[in-house]
Amino acid sequence: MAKGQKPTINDVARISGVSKKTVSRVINKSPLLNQATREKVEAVIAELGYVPNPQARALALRRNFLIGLIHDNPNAQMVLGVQEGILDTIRKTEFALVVRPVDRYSPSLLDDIRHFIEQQRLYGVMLLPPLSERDDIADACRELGCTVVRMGSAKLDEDEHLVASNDRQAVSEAVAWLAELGHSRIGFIAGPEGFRSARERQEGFAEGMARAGLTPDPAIMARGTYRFESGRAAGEQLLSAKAPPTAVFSSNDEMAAGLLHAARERGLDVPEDLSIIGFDDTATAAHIWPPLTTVRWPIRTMASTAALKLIEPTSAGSQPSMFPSDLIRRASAVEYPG
Amino acid sequence: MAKGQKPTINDVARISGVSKKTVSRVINKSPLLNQATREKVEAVIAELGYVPNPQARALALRRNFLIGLIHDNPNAQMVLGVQEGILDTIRKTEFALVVRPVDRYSPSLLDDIRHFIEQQRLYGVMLLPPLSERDDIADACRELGCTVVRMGSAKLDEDEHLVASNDRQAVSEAVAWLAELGHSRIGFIAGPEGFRSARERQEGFAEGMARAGLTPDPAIMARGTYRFESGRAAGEQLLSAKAPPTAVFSSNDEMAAGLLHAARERGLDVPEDLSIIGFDDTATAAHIWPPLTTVRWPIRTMASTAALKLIEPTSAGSQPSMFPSDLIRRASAVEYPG
DNA sequence: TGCTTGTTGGAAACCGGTGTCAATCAGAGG
DNA sequence: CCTCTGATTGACACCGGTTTCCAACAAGCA
Repeated sequence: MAKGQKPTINDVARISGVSKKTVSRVINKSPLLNQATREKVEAVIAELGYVPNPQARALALRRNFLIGLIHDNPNAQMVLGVQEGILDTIRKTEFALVVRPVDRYSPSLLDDIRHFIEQQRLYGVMLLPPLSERDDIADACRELGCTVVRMGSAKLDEDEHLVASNDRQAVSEAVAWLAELGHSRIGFIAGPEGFRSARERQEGFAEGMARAGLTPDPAIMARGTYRFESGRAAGEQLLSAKAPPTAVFSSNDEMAAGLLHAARERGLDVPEDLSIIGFDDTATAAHIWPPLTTVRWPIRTMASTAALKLIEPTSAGSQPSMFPSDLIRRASAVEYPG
Repeated sequence: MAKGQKPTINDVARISGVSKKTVSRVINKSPLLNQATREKVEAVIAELGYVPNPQARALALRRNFLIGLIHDNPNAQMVLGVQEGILDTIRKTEFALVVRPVDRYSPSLLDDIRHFIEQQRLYGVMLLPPLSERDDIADACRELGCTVVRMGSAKLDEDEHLVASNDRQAVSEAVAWLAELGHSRIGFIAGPEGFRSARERQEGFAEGMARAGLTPDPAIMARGTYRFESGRAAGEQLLSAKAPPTAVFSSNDEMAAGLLHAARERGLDVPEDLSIIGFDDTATAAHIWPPLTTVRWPIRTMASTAALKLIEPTSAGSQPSMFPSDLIRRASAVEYPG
């Protein structure tokens, strides 16, 4: 091989005195191969520092080893957690992770996604909420020959193509806990309409209230967008009700932080005057004052499992698809003093 | 072409009645091509929905179109901002972004990075702090034939291979502003030793104090790790000094949040009793109470520029390499009442 | 010993593009 | 009408792998 060039399979073959095919067999760990030959070739590979060209491999195999992560930044922590989880699985393999943030409001969203998959000839894609909730997107990916795994908060797809947290149950338990603490006027801030996670959490709230024998009061329930400002606005609405809540469950941490601001602006003390529970356990949750009691779902583990389902479809069935969440008890929710 | 198969350059050539080479010329916008032929071929391409196979292209061209983002999660917001910035630049091109979170404490870090680059045959990589501060990593990437652009907080490399924020100046101005507000006992929480950004911010602090005619007091200066807990610990130290500070500059937001907790735990009111300024303008900064005055640096723009330097080396020289930061004035820093 | 069977290794084609270089063609000039 | 020139276009090898098909060889069996 020429100087400065990377060694190719031909170099390895020539130097070790065997054919390309034999080297290829070594690389692909073909079982029908003389042990001595294998070792000889492996020695040359090590010596040369040979690494198979993935593009050539992809071309010949008519498949490649790129998996795509398509998302519309629901939350930086979550996206990064997902990336780390995927890497946990693919780090030692030949797969690589290609990311593609998109804009879910773009009119060309579907075409953008199609173009991305076709252009890179992706092997598989992982969809994050809220994109993962759209069947049209998943279908478009599949039509292009892509394996799809969706991450969500409910059973959106077959188990082989899904990892989901059980939001409904988690919220239900969180609300039940508030009831145990003695709260009976429990408010709720819902997520945006059209989000599956928002619906699940809302149903979980209803379930938890029912379980505790409480009746939800529409006057202390509001809907937000999952953003900080909407949480603050919802908070103002709830706290100005005739009979304001003594505890509020917010459908995510960011809105919970907004609610906290609204409470502060009214001179309320949290948790003394108002208990708050959030959802997601973002970094913010632990860093605001008081530290936020919140629901944590196992992002990284879920993403890691999702990646496994993508690259090893055979074992996909035996992997879990529903994951439990934990209530992280911090200082923002306390016993009702009244 | 067979059913269910993606059309190839051969299909396009056959159907439009020209040679592969001509189709290739159309794809590559070769100028020496008859207009009529071009249009004819383009029509067939559109009709077939033909998309060139990037792996085949990469093989033939002996270069590919993958750029790698190597980082050790300094902060989720920042990493995601960088990803979005890079995509701003490459979205309409044939480049793709491959991410690789790594562990900077791993003894095999350098080999892991080398292996990643070789295995994927990356065209270029972008390094994020604190990894970007290590020359050995940048050198290793370059030895592998990779273009490198580093993101940092000081001039770490040639302009063509660098995007940096001017942390020193930004901190200096923030401190000067605290002085203008009437503070004279200004504390400082430094970042971890060995981080270039930590050093720059520390020097900026010294510079700002000097500019305001103030003398830094070692009793109200501490070092943290950029993590929340370390900020809290540093805060406890500073606030228990004989003559505690009336204002503190924290080298990042996360530590500023920790400091805020420490102040709260001592019954201090922020900003009434203690003004705080942070650095980074993470989401947390705006969501804690009181909203944090902080330094914002243009992550996304910088990342977008960095990507441009990677994919268009010719224009790299004419792109800026130093970027100014802004002081975002929120409620956590107020006039000294004394 | 001769024949069958199973391993192992090689030649050549192929995956889907691009580069080189020569062939072709139209219009200009003589 | 013929040659020359520049603009187009195509034939063919090649990028670095994998696969197909087949030959060579060793072991197992009668």
